[in-house]
Amino acid sequence: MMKVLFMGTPDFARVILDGIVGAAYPVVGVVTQPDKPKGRGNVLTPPPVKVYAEEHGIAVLQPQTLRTEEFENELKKLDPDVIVVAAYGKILPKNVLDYPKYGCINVHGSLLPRYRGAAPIQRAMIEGEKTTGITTMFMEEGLDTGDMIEMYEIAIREDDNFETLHDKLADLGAYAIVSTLGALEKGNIKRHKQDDSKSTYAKKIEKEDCLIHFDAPAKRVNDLIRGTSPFPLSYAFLGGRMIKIVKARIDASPCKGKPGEVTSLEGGLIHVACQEGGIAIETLVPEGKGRMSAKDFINGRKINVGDVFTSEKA
RNA sequence: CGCGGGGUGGAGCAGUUGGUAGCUCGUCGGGCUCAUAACCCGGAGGUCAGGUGGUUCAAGUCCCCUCCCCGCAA
Repeated sequence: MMKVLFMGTPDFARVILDGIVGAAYPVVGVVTQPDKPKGRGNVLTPPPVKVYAEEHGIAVLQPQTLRTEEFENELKKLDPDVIVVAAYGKILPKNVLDYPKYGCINVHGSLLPRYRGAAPIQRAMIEGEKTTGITTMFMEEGLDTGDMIEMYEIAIREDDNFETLHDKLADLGAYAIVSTLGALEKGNIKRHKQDDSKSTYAKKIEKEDCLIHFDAPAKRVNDLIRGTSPFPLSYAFLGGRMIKIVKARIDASPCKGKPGEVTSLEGGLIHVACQEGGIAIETLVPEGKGRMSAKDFINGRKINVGDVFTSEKA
């Protein structure tokens, strides 16, 4: 079977790697981002792919950059027949792209050419798409622009959030890469050019992307909330304090109010008016506190009907 | 030693210038109602994270130490 070199970093990549290992392909090594300080106290934390690789006795490389002679030498030593890339986080230089006999295959979490880039899963959900999917493709120097091999579509359900969709896509991605590798080995590949005119770019989710503006339709507000949950979480301000919203739903029969105004606390939910319609907050994280249900938050007497969520701290 | 918040009955919180604890919810029992995550009455439940530390006539409330939890930033 083809010798595989895997490049990836987060959980999404870990699941893909697990699929490849599960299909019994010899994984000659894993390239992942260097350990980074994380969390309280800035503890140095290894990326999920590294943890997985170590558990499975796979060699791990964590180069700061791939553009070195040193890495090229490593590449020759490992001598992969194919390189599989999933959410690695670095651009591959031409000499790496050209090395493997079967090429470099990328597993991307969207239906290309839409949502090229860093955060396809979140962006698709935030933009209110009804479907998304997985695309496998040959890599070239452009960002997610290479010829597509296989594509799998999946529905974005109303009760999905980033986490559930991410997990489904990761599983689907694992399935897709195994299928693609199998076809590649048999020479059963069809290349499909991307229609660049239809491409969109899913840029990384920044903090300011997570700020909730209640002067938007309820669906849009809710799509942002679920598309960023449970990470990094969308937020707004109430009484000068940041409130992150973990889970909400579109209010069936919202009372009218100004955007951001709390219209009711019925049912242990915080009902907030949007530009059109409203949402009912079910779970949230107050500044300096942990996650709690809206009911608990209300019981702590921290909110009243008429209070207003704003987009600015003051 | 990145910044900050916090550990009080099952949950979320309050607790004033220190004088042995209160609110909302839940829970148990009873009542009311056509009915209700509604209302009324009553009850149970807390060594106030730990150090059997220090200050004090007196500490949840001030000082010191330890443990744990959480948010932010990266």
